[in-house]
Amino acid sequence: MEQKTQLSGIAALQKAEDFFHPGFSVDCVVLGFHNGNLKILLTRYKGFDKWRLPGSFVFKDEDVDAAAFRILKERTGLDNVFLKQFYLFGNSDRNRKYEQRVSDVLKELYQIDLPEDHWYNRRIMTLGYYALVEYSKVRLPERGYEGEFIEWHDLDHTEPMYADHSDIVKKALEMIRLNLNVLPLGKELLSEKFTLPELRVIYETILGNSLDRRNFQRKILSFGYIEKLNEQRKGGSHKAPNLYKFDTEKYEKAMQQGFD
Amino acid sequence: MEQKTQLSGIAALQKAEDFFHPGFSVDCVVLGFHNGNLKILLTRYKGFDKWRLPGSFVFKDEDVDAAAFRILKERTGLDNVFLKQFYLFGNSDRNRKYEQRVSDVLKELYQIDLPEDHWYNRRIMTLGYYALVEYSKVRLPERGYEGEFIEWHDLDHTEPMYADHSDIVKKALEMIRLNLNVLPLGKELLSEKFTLPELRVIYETILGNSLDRRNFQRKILSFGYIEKLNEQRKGGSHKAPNLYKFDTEKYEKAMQQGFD
DNA sequence: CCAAAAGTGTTTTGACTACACCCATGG
DNA sequence: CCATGGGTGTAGTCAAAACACTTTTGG
Repeated sequence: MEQKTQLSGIAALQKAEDFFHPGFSVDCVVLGFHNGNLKILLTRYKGFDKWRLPGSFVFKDEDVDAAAFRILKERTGLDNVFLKQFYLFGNSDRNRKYEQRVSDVLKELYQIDLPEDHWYNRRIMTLGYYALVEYSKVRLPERGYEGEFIEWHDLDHTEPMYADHSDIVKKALEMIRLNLNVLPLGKELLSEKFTLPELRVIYETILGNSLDRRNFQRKILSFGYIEKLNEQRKGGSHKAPNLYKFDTEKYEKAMQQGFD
Repeated sequence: MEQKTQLSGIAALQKAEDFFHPGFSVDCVVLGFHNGNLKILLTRYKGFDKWRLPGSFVFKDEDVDAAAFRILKERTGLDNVFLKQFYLFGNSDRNRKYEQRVSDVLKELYQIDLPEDHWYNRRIMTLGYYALVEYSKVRLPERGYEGEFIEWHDLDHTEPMYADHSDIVKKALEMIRLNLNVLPLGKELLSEKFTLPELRVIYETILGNSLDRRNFQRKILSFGYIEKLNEQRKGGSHKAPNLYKFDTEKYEKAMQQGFD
């Protein structure tokens, strides 16, 4: 573990053969919710033009899941993030179509010379994870992380990303949509206390259509794992909405029993 | 492509560095249906005790999906099989806990010496695919394939398999269950003409419980992509059941429009 | 007082469930 | 003629969809 921490970033990139599982990486689609919008966490590496998903190679003795947790920890400071692998992107042309090769950038910026046939220059498979995080708890590294600039972006802001990362985001949202009724969106994306309209906006954003306010409330409450509090959120020029909190225990019971 | 075909099997295993994407393999959970039972296609390699999933390393210039199709083609003779990736098994102890190492068997049987730090001896990640095939169309290689013995096994026959392959099967069934209403079971597992009771048994086997005959028929027909024929299947000592066929066009339309 | 957005209840519709009776076939 | 298993119909229940009115708050 010591070793890993010390050798993250550029230092580790030079020692690929010694430390990384070759030809493989992990990329994370990290979603947060702020001001009524879904946000995605993107990074830009020094020397690269485009934004990309936060990702990493995987250490030889590291579980793939652990790599994903490490990526999140390094960029957001958060532990125990909600993470799910959703797809392996493994086409043989995955790297051939990249505009900028890792080895070229390493050479230009750090005078690191890698042989042409190094696995950095061949197809690298990447396993996509999606993560749901509480926006307000995220502490982005002020000056970026190891030569990365890190920012939240609007999810619907469609600036083209590095390589096939836009496709990865698209696939992530598809997979999230498929599993919507099994995901604890309320728990992961919102702070402890939240209103049902806030929760509804999340579902609406992900589904891409609006939901009937009354039917949504009835349905989500019928699941039984969202608990009404005796508090309201003041502030809008309208009736103060009730606050609710997510009951993790009841959620887990519900999941274990019947989902269909 | 020439090269690949010539270098499958043992010949290719010796030249791992030249031909394979390192540290990565594909394993297939191949399901068929015969005599009212779900069957799974298993292989046993020369020199290994236990049955395992048909799998392969992936050639450096080969799409991961293509590798899965190749595995199926080599073992069953079938093209265009229904295949879906479902999970990447990538824990760092994946190979450490294996009873028999690839390199040991290579040495024993073929006097092939591999260095201790070769990636064969390190963690190898494997991407699981599930495949649905028509049992009657499968032609198993008579003497096995490249030193493998290949057989159909009963799915519920729980003989322990090589390494974590039993876990892979378990996960495959979970994922199939989750996507039951989106999978064309009738099309892939049964021959062109089939009866609804046959189809129902498949669903029952996968779900692990029995379904009401009448409700099942009403529901499956309400989807609109299973067409009734003017034929019966004679043979049982009971009323001859109607034959049906799968309408691929209508199925695809239904999938594109609304699944929820 | 007004606009904006939240809270709540009712009716209708359609799907899933449970159940019963009749029909064809082989032995 | 009988056991076996297939075909079809119906009433009851429950969840989802559509919809209207009242309440609170800030400006």
